Amino acid sequence: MSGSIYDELKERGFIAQVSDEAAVRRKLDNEKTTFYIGFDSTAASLHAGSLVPIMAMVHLRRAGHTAVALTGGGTTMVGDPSGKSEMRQMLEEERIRAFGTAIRAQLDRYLRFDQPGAVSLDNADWLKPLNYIEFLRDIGRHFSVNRMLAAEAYKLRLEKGLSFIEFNYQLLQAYDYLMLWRTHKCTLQMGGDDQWGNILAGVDLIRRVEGAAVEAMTFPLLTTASGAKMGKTAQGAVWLDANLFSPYQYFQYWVDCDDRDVGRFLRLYTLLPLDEIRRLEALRDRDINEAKRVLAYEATRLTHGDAAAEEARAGAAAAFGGQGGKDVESLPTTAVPRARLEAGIAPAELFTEVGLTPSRGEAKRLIQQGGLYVNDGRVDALTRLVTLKDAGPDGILLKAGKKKIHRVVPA
RNA sequence: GGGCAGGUACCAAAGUGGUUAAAUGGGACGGGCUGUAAACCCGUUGCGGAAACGCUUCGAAGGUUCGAAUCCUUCCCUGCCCA
Repeated sequence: MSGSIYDELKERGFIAQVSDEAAVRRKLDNEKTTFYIGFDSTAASLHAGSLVPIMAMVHLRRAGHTAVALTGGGTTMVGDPSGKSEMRQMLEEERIRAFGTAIRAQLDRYLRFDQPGAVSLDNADWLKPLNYIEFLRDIGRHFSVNRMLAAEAYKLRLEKGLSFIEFNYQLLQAYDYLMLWRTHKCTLQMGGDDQWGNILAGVDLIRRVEGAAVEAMTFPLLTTASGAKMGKTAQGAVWLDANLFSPYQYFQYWVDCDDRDVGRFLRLYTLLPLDEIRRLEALRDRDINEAKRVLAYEATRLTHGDAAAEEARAGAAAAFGGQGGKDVESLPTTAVPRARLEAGIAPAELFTEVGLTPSRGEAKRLIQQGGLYVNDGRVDALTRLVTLKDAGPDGILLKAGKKKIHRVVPA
């Protein structure tokens, strides 16, 4: 490697826009820099869409820079309208605080705030005590409404409606940057490309108020090759919290990615050396599944740890690799009372109970379409009861479609 | 505050008293083909029921009617124009 962290980030696909490429390159390659990324406190967990900023922090931290992870206890009270088609629902302060705590705990797994080089802050600490009049006079006067209205990020909202509270968001985010510059000598803010306007507002503000030059960098907003937003599935978000989205599901999310995305994802979501990635992404046809498994394993390891990644990999092998032997232990499992199995359980009931189907109606529909399986045998009738006889040494394997699998053991 | 236009299922969007669980498109899901891929083809897409059928749904609450997503009243919300 060239040894340039900037080039590495660039080659891995982390960089969408930079305020001043030469300045940022110099800063990151030659100086110890403190940089920050903000995370909204809008949910109890981050999802895969936040992985790019997280990974960027991990890379820069490893290169010796100091990462400030800022949770938005204050800004989330206001809500960012950038690029959004409508106003987000207002959250209660208490929930925002709880979300922030959960998110900080999640970030801690990647950043280890107890070690040097990573700091966790919440902007509620300085935004909430603000005095309105003072804020308007000190900060508000530096913002041109004309220019804000011209911004691309608000275009949509100028047609569908933009409330005053949201219009203030940019000022608050700019103020965050100013505060971090003052208190932590933070000179680089990063964020999703939809944050470009907000970040530049901060750069501008610091120049006007402090006469200092600070920088901005954004990450590309990723969509999968088929156009879906990164980290979203039809069922919902790909949460980083194991209770909301299990390591097994998480592993499968990565394995299921489009062929065209494998190289890009390996670069962004794993710490594997670029040489290794080039080898993996060169694989073709069925061999590319090998690259997908590596991607899934590495990504799962970063988010859920080595043990969970091993288990998820073993579970996947059991589900898709023919007879998996002991590995079926790793599959999602539900215990069902022996007596109920002796009596026999209607498949629609059982599949719904273990969560493979959302309702009995849906389960019946799938049966009629040949989409439910018991021990790899297709359920051909609604009346085909699942009984104790179906249980082998590993219990009973239920499948909905080819990919969703669940194990039932008698208890 | 005044005028106008709207709020329908995951999304978009028809429907303006019964034949509407609600057209159509997208998405999603299942099957086929494959490589746990893409593309393509077929099918499904409120809940319960083996079925007959029943139940819940069209911003909210009331009302008219044998019968309401459709008519009336009040309320909530959104956009545009005027102030």
